[in-house]
Formats: sequence, C-alpha cells, structure tokens
Amino acid sequence: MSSTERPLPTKDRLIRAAAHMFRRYGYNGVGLNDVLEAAKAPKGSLYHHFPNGKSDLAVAAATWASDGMLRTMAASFENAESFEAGFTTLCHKLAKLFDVSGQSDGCPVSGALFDGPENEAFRKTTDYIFEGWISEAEHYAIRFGYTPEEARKKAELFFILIQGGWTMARAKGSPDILRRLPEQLAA
Amino acid sequence: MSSTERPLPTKDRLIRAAAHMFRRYGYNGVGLNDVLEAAKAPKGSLYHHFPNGKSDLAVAAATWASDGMLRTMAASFENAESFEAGFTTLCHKLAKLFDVSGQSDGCPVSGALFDGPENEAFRKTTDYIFEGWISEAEHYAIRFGYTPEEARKKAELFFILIQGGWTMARAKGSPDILRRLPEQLAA
DNA sequence: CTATGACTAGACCAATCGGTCCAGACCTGT
DNA sequence: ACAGGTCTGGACCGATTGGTCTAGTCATAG
Repeated sequence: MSSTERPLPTKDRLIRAAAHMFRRYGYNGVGLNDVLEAAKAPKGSLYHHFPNGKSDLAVAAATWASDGMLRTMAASFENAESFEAGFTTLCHKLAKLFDVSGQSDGCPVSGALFDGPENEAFRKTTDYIFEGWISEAEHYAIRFGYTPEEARKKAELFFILIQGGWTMARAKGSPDILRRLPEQLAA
Repeated sequence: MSSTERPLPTKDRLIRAAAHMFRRYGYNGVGLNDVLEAAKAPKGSLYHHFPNGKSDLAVAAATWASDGMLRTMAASFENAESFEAGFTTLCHKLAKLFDVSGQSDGCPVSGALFDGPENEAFRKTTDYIFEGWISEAEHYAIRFGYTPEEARKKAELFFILIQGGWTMARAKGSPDILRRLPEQLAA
C-alpha cells in the first residue's frame, strides 16, 4: 500500500499543506481556502485545531518545517568527521531539496512569519526558531573541537551562508551556489 | 523651505511609497489602496503610470530600491583602500539604514518580487537586479587587485553575507550582526 | 441505551482586494 | 480661442479574503 493509504490526521494535513504553501507564496500570498482545499479539510476543522486561525497555523507550519531542518542537520552532522564535512553534506542535501521543490520555494520560516502581519510576536518566534538552528550548529562545532567563541562565530556564519545562499539559489533558479557554499566556510 | 515644499511627481511618490511598504509587508501584504493613501494619489494615476497595475509598480519599486543600493555600494567602495575596507563601510551604512527603518524591513527587492505571484518574469527580474549587485562588487574586487576568479567568488560571498546577515538582523531585531559581517569575509 | 466532548461540514458575512471606467482638470502647441 | 494629449479624481465592480456560526457526525464512556 502506498503512504496515502493511511491518511494523516486533519491537523497534520493542515500543517503540511500550509507549510508547503507559505514557503512558496508567503503568508499573505496564501488564502485559507487554498490551504483547506489542499488539505481536504473544511473550515470548521481549521478553527477547531487552530483557534486563532491563520496566525496559529503559520506558527505551527514554521515550527514543523524547522523540525525538519533540525533533523536534516542532525543527519548531516552526526556521522560527519568534521564540522566542515557535516556542513558540506548539509549543503548537498539542501541543494537536493531545492531541486525537488520545483525551485521556487523560500525559507519556510521566514516565508510563514516574516511576511505575516506587523507583529512582534511573529518576529520573536522567528528569532526563537532561527536561534535553534544556530545553537544546534554551535553544538556541533564545539563537539568537533572548536572553542566556544569560535563555535558561536562558525554557527552564525553557518546560518548566514545558508540563508543568503538559498536566497541566491532562488533568484538564479539553480541550487549550484548551495553546493559551492562549503568553500566559503573557511576562516 | 523643507523638502516637502516641492512635492515629487505622482509617479515618484507612488514608487517610493510602494518600495517602503513592499519591503516591510511583502508584495501580497500591501493593498493598492494603502499605497495610494500613502502616496496621496488617486487610483486613476496609478493605472495611468503603471498600466499593468501592481506588478508594474513592484518592478519599478524594486528597481528604484536597487539603484539606491548601488549608490550606497559606490559610496562605500569608491574611496576605500581595499575591498575589505569598502565592505566594512557598506556594512556599517546598512546597519544604520536598518536602525532608521524601524528594524522590520526586509530586502526591498525580494520583498517586492519573490513574494509576488507565481511568475517566472518576476524571478528573472530579481535575478537581473541581484546580478547587478554581484557584478558591481566583482568590479570593485577586480579593481582592488583580485583575479577575475577570486573576484567573482568574493562578490558572490559578498552578496550571500549581506542577504543572510540582513535576514538574521531582522530576526534578532538588531543590526549588530551586520557590523560583524566584515570579519567573515576573510578567505 | 444515552450523554458528552471532539471533530467535521459548509453556508454565510462584512471587509477588502486588484482592477475598470469615465468625467473632468490641466497643460501645451497652434 | 481652440484642440488634443496627459494626468487626476473617485465611483464602482466582481472576486476573494479571513473569520464566524450552527447543525450534524462520530467515537467513546457510563
């Protein structure tokens, strides 16, 4: 049986559909009716699972997408022989994701939250999620022998390269730059 | 007399208002009525100057914002003593811009165009504008003595650092990371 | 069996969206 | 004075927006 045989719970279908659409079209570019149609769920279910509607859904979608990123990071760094090797693996994984995404998706977190309403809570959530990525990278850098000061700088550079690299890949319509990112990490 | 004494032509007021709003709220987060109110222009004027409406306006706004970026780059690099020195100056200028913007603006180009409709023309325009920034940086790198190959890589890193750094500054609500960007350029 | 809370279903709403349209104001050359 | 284009002003439009509301389905516990 294919994986569509056992359908996901409505709440998960909503989160997944919303995550995919937000990262492509941005918070304001997605209508709730579109999400509902993609998730094959009625409006009542949405407001049952997410009482605050669209904004709750965006936070859930960004958090879910962030968990995926953290798993991809773990898969890249856990068995790596150095921080640089792990980073290289991650960049290639991201380049592959970029290819299968149809090459027009943005960062799932900033797509869902930065583009949202003028909202300090959204900014704080974005910071919290991104800080999770950075501190995870910092953790790996320390494990691979860097001092805490070096590790923090490495982790920040890690984050900046990935964000900037993805933006450039999106503009160029090609993930090439992502694969060449590891060359930039030296310092 | 203050600068508001001689009002700008309607078309320019529309472009400026649109640029400011797009970079803060994104393409889909801005309503034409809001732009019209901010620019104190009626709807007829908008569709006179921009026959294709919102999408034309977004391209014009992004192009105008890009010209500003290119001028800021020129002001930073023209009198610099090295590529690194020019980059440092630019980062400090951008950090200052980040402060006065109220710290919630995004990149004016990707805000206006990436967030727009599913549209290959928009992506190409974004690429064209960004490539202008990169080739400008490449030009300065060559002038300061780098080989063409080194210069291209430097310029791409330049772009990635600024895009990623701005994203991180936006998430953190602070331009500190922008000022620390020059440390990352070494290689 | 009934009762209860979780969840689904979708009709419905006011507000806002991007866009159209045309009457008239304004400027310029003749 | 007149004509013709440029530009302004804003009423108006159908479509879509995020959100509300209520009726009903479903599973489980008593």
